[in-house]
Amino acid sequence: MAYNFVEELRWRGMVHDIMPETEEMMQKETVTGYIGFDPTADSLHIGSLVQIILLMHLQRAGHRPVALVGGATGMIGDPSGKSAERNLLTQDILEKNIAGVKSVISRFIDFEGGKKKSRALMVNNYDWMKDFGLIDFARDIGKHITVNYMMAKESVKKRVSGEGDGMSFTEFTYQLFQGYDYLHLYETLGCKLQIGGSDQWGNITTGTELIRRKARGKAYALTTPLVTKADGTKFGKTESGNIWLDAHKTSVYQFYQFWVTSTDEDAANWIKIFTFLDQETCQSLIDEHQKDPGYRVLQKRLAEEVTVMVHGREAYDTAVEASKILFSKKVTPEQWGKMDHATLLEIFEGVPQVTIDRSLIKDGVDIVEFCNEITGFLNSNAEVRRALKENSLSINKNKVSAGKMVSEDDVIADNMILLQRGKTTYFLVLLDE
RNA sequence: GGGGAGAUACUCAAGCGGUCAACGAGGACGGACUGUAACUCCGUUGGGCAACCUUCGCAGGUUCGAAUCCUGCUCUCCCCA
Repeated sequence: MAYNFVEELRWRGMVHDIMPETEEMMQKETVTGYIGFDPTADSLHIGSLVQIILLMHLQRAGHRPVALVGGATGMIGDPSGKSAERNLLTQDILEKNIAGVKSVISRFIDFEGGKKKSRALMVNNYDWMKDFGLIDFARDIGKHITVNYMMAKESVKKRVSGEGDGMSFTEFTYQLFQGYDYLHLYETLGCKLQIGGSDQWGNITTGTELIRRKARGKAYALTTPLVTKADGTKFGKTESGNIWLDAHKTSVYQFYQFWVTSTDEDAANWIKIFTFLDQETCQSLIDEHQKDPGYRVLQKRLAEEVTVMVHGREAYDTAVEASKILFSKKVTPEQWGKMDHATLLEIFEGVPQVTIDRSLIKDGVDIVEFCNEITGFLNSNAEVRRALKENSLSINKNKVSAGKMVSEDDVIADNMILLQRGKTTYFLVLLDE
């Protein structure tokens, strides 16, 4: 083995629950392990990045990773961690989502080349579920698991006993479907390990139980803790929504910003989870950061590692460049004019922006109208006035006050006006002839 | 099937005929502080410059005047069978 997979995850704080003997088994042999991805959206967000990284670790440790896309299970809806019945996705949406999820995963894991033994596989459980009839399923699978066993699962117990709307038969059955996936992969690929988030433990153990009873085999399980934030809020969400792994949904600039603005505490945890830096490197970064927290080595390195991994070095450089221009006190907007205009545009690609007609500001226009009606930067006149009262509005990094008229004088670098609310909310206005 | 309770802004939650755009808390945003942190402190949080307009489950009604009273509807919860 290239390295001890379990040990590696352990120091990174990525092991929540693990079945006995898993580590020993993985030290002895090349293991095929799988992780399931729910096609609940047409792309994956950084929550799923943890699972992708696990597959990468698996491969690096010399094992064989299998990425399972839940084409079939996605039609049912996993009740784990949900307090209410889920809505079913339509066939078209599901298909679109599956394609999206697949393409994201394949950006990170090489399914083609690689050494034979650890070559990754991508499967879709719809392929083996679609022709599985109800009668056969009931006889071959249902017979091996008791309802009592299924009822004991946390995800079921919560919904059956407590308040809420109860649970449909459909969702109740979910664990059997996922359990069967595991059995199927065990039988066809010799898959002996399933990894997932901590909320998946129940579903995974239904699988190992099924394998034990039906195939008289032994299969293993490992779950990772939920990635948390120090302030207790949900990881991966910002005011503007999820952070996606797709540049069309979350620009590289915003992606980079997400990581670079993480708190000290979060960054120290996340650098272990989201990068492949070794233990000494992580520790020395943490130490270095503590010596001079103001420099934020930790956040910068974390943002670099993750952004480069997800979007590539070039896109990362651009995002850093944009951040430098926007946040560095050394670079004033007046200097932008000296920069190459096309480069400037490229740098600001990920910054929220709008293009307006140049004639609109020819005669000068009140700041209130400019920020609301003309550019849509803020949502109402009242909000602009509020911002003015709070002294939080800036044009080209200079605070403005009520009564300000926006005109040609405010244009920098030929056709740009940089609006700003507070310290971190930027908005770029481009003028069109 | 019978009986009871309730639906208020992003969330929780007051209000029960005028002084209510609606107490309070959380969140969010902003300011000071800083490191594009954390903590703390302060401010803002329907729209309109304003008169004023829209908002308290939905639709009507009573009243000079309703989130507050009446009628119907929809939905939710609890108890008994």
